[in-house]
Amino acid sequence: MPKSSDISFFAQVYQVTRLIPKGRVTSYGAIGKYLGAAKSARMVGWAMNNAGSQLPSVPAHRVVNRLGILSGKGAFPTPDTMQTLLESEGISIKNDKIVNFKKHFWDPSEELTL
DNA sequence: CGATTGACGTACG
DNA sequence: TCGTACGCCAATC
Repeated sequence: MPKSSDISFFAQVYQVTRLIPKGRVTSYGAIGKYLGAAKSARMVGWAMNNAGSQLPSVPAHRVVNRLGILSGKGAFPTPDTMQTLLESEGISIKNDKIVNFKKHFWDPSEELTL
């Protein structure tokens, strides 16, 4: 892979997040791992926190934790926004948790085929 | 300017 | 197999 040092780690997270297909979801670890920072999952979360300040808007609602739980729902205008958006894309949510998460899971390293 | 927290995940006991 | 500890980097207090 080319040198990704051209852009900040945050920007990489934003770009990958924007590449998430509709009706698909991914985890912080998957993104961090794809960027070569599997242990920096926390940073990915911070990036998502700033995602609301990024343009164009980043589909942060498609990013959940390893368990498929809507951990960042609190960062949205309303805690229901994240779930509503995911349901709008055809993803079922139960108790703030994605149903068939594995089925909707989107791995950048798999789909982007590096 | 220093310490703590934070949308997580992996390692170790 | 389950529980606890650590790492990561930046922002906030």
